[in-house]
Amino acid sequence: MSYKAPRGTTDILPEDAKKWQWVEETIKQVCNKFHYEEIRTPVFEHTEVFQRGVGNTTDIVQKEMYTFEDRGGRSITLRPEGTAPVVRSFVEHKLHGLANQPTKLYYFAEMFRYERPQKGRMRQLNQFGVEVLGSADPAVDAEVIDLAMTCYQEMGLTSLKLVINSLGDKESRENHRQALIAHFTPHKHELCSDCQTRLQNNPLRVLDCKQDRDHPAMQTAPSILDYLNEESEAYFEQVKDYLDNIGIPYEIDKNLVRGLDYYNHTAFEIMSEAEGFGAITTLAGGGRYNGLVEELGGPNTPGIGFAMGLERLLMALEAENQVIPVDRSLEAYVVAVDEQAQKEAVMLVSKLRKHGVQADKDYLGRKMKGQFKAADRYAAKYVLIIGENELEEQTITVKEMSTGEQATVAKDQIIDVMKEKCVGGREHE
RNA sequence: GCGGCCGUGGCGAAGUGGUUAACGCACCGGAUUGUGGCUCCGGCACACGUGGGUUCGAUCCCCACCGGUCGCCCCA
Repeated sequence: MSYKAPRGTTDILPEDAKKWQWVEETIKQVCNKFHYEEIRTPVFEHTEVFQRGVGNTTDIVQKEMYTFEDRGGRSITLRPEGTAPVVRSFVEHKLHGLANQPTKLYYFAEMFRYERPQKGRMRQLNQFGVEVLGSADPAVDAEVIDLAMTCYQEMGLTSLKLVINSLGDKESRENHRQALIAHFTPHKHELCSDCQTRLQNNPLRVLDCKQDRDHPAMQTAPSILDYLNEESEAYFEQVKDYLDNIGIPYEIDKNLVRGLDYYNHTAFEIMSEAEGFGAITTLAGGGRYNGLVEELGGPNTPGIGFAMGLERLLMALEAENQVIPVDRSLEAYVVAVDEQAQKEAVMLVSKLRKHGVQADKDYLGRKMKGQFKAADRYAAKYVLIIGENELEEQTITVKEMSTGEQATVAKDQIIDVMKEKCVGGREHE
């Protein structure tokens, strides 16, 4: 074996691709019900979109981006997340000027992050995400969370936990930031090296350090929730009220800060609590980002969104033993006995397909028995047999595989008969 | 970036410092000269991750690298 897919990437083979199709279909239906529209942005962007959008102090920008120079000397980055590109597109095309506001968007996109792969973490990963731009109504925060939870529920997941927090507005964050610096600075030399630099660049992120989790200063650290100003406090209360009203249970985690710089006010994560899920339990994460549109050159526009990892979603379905409905059957398999019959078979499958019947035949010169074995493996519902007798009498023998029953059909009626059995049957489902 | 475990045919999986490296599944064919799922028989298979080293000899021992996997950091 000479070539392999690069580290952290994987091929989705036909059997799994069917599961992906089902997941995407299910989610799209939810989006449609919530009245969100799809947006597609390029796989790569100017590096600066992420530096400015995601934030230079974040892990994503500092060590995870696939950045390269193109032949024109531009710095290009494979998108590591979806929000910054969508906002860039929103600004570039002045979607804020459209009549229908807020702008409610969703996307399916592959993301790229240079990390060491492990269970639930790939270098190329697939996310479904949602962004709502142009409304600062806390009801939108609840709607977006509702949408995410609905997707999971539609697919049958139950072992989920929704965790929310508020990061407050700019003023609240700044006050909290000062308090954090004042609180941790006396203990600076006791913290891990990462936290020592975090304390300077982004003290908020000291809070979710796993290494220093048990440090006494961590337990007594000032909580953002104690530094929310009146407005931020009220906003958070309203979000919680809306969640209560639409019946979505949640937990508050005052240490939930999220890794991206653009968040403010509502932050949330949805985690799997299924047994044997793996060490990484976050299925989806998101939050409000009221300053991001402006940061990327647009008008002052509030926004909120989330992204869910689709690989992790599939993992969660497996961990909860959710069976994904996948139809592997084939409607019609044409068996032909000899060379002349094979010519007839080629014409027959073509005609069947044009009339809406799913059809296939042998292409490996297998004997009759082998062709039947193949039909069986494909879970064919019907086998259409073209043998010497049939050729002579201008008929086709139709065998129903589940019962073994056979019937002889005149050649010029076979299409009608099969349409009735297959196409008609589908419409009645 | 750091650490644990792992690397034999398409898949699964034995095995040994020394002749042709088991076996199972899958696949193809035959028993059944036009009919599947069972059984029996036969066949097929580009396999010891790569490169060094130890050795008379290495799939096996040592080292490095690559890859996989799980975990740490962080995140979807």
